[in-house]
Amino acid sequence: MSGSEKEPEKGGEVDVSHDEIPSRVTINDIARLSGVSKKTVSRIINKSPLVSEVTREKVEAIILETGFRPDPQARALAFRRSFLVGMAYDNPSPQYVVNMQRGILDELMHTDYQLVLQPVDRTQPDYRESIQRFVERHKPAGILMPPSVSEDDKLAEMLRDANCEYVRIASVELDEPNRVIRTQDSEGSAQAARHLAQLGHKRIAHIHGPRSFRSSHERLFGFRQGLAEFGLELAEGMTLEAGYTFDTGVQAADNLLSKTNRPTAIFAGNDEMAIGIYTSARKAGLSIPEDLSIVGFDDTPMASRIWPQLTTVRLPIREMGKAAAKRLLDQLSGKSVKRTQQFIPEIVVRHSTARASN
Amino acid sequence: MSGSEKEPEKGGEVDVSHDEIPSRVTINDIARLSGVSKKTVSRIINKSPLVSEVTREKVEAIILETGFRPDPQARALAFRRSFLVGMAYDNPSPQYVVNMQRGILDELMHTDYQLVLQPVDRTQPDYRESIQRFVERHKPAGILMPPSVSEDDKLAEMLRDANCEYVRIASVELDEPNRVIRTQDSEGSAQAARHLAQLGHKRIAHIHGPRSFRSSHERLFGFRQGLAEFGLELAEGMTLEAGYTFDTGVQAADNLLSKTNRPTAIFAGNDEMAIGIYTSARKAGLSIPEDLSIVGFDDTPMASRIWPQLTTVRLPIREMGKAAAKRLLDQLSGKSVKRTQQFIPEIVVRHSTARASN
DNA sequence: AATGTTATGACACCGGTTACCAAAGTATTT
DNA sequence: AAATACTTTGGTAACCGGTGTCATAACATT
Repeated sequence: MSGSEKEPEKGGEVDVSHDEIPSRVTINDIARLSGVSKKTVSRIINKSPLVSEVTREKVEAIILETGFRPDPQARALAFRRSFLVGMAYDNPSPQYVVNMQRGILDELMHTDYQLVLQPVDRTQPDYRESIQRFVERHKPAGILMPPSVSEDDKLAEMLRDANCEYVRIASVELDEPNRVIRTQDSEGSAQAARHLAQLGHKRIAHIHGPRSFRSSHERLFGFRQGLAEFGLELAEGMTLEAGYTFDTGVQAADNLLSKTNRPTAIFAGNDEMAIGIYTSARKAGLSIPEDLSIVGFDDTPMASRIWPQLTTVRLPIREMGKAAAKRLLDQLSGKSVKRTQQFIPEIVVRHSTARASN
Repeated sequence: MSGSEKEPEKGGEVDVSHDEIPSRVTINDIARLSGVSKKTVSRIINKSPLVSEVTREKVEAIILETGFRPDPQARALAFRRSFLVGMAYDNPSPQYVVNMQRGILDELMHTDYQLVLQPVDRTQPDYRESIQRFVERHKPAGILMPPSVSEDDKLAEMLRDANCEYVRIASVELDEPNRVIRTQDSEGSAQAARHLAQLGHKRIAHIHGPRSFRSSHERLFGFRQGLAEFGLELAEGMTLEAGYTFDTGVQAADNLLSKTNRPTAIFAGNDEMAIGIYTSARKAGLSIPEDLSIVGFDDTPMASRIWPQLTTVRLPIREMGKAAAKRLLDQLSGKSVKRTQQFIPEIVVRHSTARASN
């Protein structure tokens, strides 16, 4: 098959070398073995249409045979863009972080991209610089940002300026819908509200996260809306801010439960704080769910391990990570998707909620 | 200050170009600006001793001034070795994974190395291939392996063959002490045993992890040793295997607690299973710690959030991650450390253990 | 003067890509 | 039919930003 194409001197070389597949195959080997220039091989690797069908098939056969895979480092150098995907995160929940990583890796697994971790500390004023350095030095293919990093518009702007692709995973509306994967946290919170309302609760409280997290507002907003559907509202003093942590959850609950007209149900902005309410209730001698109903948000593993099992709102974190990575890959390959992809949370009813006793 | 060093023709160039620092500085710019060859700059970057003091200082000043940082991709290509550090893991605990990542990043943060994630599934027979592919294609500077991946001797051998540096984090003894960061799980378990013995418990049980995990044996062994110091032992039927998970922990505990001569204290091989015992005890109407003392292993966040707070054995996971990364960096820079670095776990006494009632 | 040691540079190379050009095939014009 | 223009295909050289090898210059030592 290749005999007819041989040239006087080159032909000999091709034949001789056909059997010697080097241990580490390079584009030059492929070019030599298939009798074309490395540029042509390059075109085939990059799916350029400027190659004839015949040539393509011949070369692809040899690539398959030798198991050739282009060197990512060399491509990165020539492309001025690496095959790294950065994940910039500051979420303190290991559960969230790991699931997000898993989702992203589900998608990246069978590509040439590698996931590299870029944890940041948003409390530090110059935290964006660490990401900027990473972008400048490593020229990643893109950056994935879960909350609350995703809520930083300035960071997004910086990445745009640096000409770096990115996808934001957020629970709030952001501009650039094409670069956003979103959860409808307000809808999840509304479900929590409806659940409690249907159980007959009237004195309902909410412990939300820090005001600096936009998700805090979103969840509060949705909860209020859900209550409103039943003609209920959060009374004066029934809305407290805490820090999305166990300890601050305990404190806030202590506060609520010591009131003369204490709530019969509390919705916490996340599971960590909800678990904190358990501890506070125990101290106050209240039993769950008889005296106090509790609803969390996140559905962490702890929710189903604690007793009584926590009613909470589940976020499909892993799926979101996968979707975000997919979106990034689509953007990189030019497929532009216009709309924000939405994920709807769902309430998981367990045993921390019951009919209001009074 | 640089005027005296100018050369007839070159001087002009140097001066003209001294003010125009390109946005992206390369080794060529540094060479041009400082009037030496790029090779000399390269020597300085790589801390070669073959450079005169004068030249070094002159060039280093310019590097500082321009903020030059060599391109990792280009170096990787020339070195035939990238600046990626892989973490190959299969540990199901998010807590463990995230803390290990944090520790590793603590050390890597201020270097040029990036952490890339390589989750594997050890239940798949060809799981080593995914790591092999990664090593072949990306030529990482090294691989970090927490348990249980670290316990795979064949994988270590494969990496040695591939000439890839690595560090194993393990709870058991391994050959190649210089490539191992170790925890003395047996000592932690012994502490758990002593604690229970000192509280007067006699009928003590142990739920250990899967036999395929070497840590399971190590913890069982240490626990037995600790008991032996007090003339105690694990009676027939008081040692059960479970899967290191919550559900299997519940099952094993159900089994133990339904015995006519049920134990008054149980030591679980990890916190997950220990929390499972809580659920089982609740079902059996036993209160903790009055009727049943429980000790866990790992000190996950859940341990201090559950009620009553779990007495458990703490592993300095983050520190170990940091130490492992440091060890890897040392190896890469030729500093060879001979001995295995040991971390001693420590019991954290909380409220799930009390004096034996009978 | 011969020799050894230290400092430096020239040049090829790592494994790909882009820019540019050449040749061949095909269509269109004169 | 010849000339011109355009499209398809493939090659060459330069380049991405560093490193290795080897030669050579400068200096110190015998």
